[in-house]
Amino acid sequence: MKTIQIENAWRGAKRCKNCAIRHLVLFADLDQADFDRIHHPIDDIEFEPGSRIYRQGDDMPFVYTVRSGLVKLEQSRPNGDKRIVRLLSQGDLAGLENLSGQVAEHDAITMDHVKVCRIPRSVINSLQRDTPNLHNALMQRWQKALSGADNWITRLSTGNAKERVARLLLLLDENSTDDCFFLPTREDMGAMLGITTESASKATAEFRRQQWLKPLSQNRAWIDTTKLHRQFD
Amino acid sequence: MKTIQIENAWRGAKRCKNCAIRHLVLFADLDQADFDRIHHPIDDIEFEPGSRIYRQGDDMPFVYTVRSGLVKLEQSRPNGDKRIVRLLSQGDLAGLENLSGQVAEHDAITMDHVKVCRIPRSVINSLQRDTPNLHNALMQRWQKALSGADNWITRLSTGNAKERVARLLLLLDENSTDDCFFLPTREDMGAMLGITTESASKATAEFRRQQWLKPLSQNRAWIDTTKLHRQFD
DNA sequence: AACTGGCATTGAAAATTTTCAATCTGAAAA
DNA sequence: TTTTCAGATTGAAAATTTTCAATGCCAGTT
Repeated sequence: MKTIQIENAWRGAKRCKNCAIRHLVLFADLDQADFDRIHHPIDDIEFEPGSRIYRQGDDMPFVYTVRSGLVKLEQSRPNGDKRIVRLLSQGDLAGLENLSGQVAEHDAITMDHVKVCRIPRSVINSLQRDTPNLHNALMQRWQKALSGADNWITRLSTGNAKERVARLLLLLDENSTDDCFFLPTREDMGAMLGITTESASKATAEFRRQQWLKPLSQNRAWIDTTKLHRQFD
Repeated sequence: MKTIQIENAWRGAKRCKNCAIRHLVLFADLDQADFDRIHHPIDDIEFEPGSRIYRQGDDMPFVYTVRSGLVKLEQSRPNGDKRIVRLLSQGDLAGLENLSGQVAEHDAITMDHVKVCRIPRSVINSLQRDTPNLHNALMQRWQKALSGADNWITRLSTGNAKERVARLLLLLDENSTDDCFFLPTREDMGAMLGITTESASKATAEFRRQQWLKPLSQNRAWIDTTKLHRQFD
């Protein structure tokens, strides 16, 4: 895990104003005066694939904005196996529950190379008092997280294995800015869809044989959205 | 559908202060001055079982506090079948998405006799400016909804049919104040668990034969939580 | 170039779930 | 009380999924 923290440069969040994805992040609507109120460091952190950003049960005084890459939120069942309940990508907020004082409800684990901004809870809380825009932004995030969760249930946990895999691929494709997208391991697919690794593999292999899915280099892939849609949605 | 709206009596939300479940609802921490700021009617509405409170796609300027009864939130798939993504009970807020200006993402349908308070969005918005406590209350609701959704995925959409039914019964039991709880139709169980009506029925019948589940009068039932837990959790 | 380790894929049998058609049951209506 | 009917249950065959064991396939090292 690489941690890039140049505290002086960041003190007061001076560079948030120039953030390349500012329009996507929580602080999109803050003005100069708001930024001047930030007196705690906002760290820019990079993670390698498979790193854990935080752990279920942790009491973390931070939320994280995903700047790039894919993050999975997974919960462990008492019997030990894991279910992935959501994926976060650019602009999403991880650790929302920390804002209302709860401990983390998931393990947050990076799927590929990930950059995040780590924002202290105190920054949010103090800004909250004075900037109504932040409230709206936060509400949007909650709302987005919630509708993501509902979607997960209706689209990814419903129907037979092939349908689920197809909808997952379509979802990954939609959320990609690129024309290709990150293809998870079969194990992760299974954990997202509530099916076994092998079932995920069988469906994936079948799609590849049908030429509806073309794996490219390095965990990336392309799909024929029209054909997949026609078959499974 | 019965609508009880005595607008004079309610104008200004005078009675919210004396609400029997005030400690559970959004307005728990408001003070006299806050209540005086409410200038739109908050209606008290009762629904019979199977009523639709609002419909997916509706643009509703309201949120609803559930005062009693059970409400299901369901989403339709393009192919027409429905998946229940969440249950709401006493103290929960329905239609949260309306607050951030989205149209309703679900059908909200009552499962038994339900009482709700219908709160205009404008009330929330205007209070929001002046009462930080409302913010916290709202954040708690978002958080609760979200963790409910995650739970739904890990507990109710994972494992085989019997496990899922068992966990649903345990969940219904936990959320009941009573020592018995509302037992949904097998069709609704199926829609919650992502299994067929018949599979839900087979599991339910099996549990009854094992004496782990005892249906009482009128859609209500009792379970042996210890035994169900031991078998399935 | 050969080796290695981690995934992915495949196949076949076992287990589970769905499908579909028949009953069964209990509560409300006549 | 009898009728009626929607929902619940059941059974058996078909379909799907899991399980488990065996290869296959790279990408990165020796």
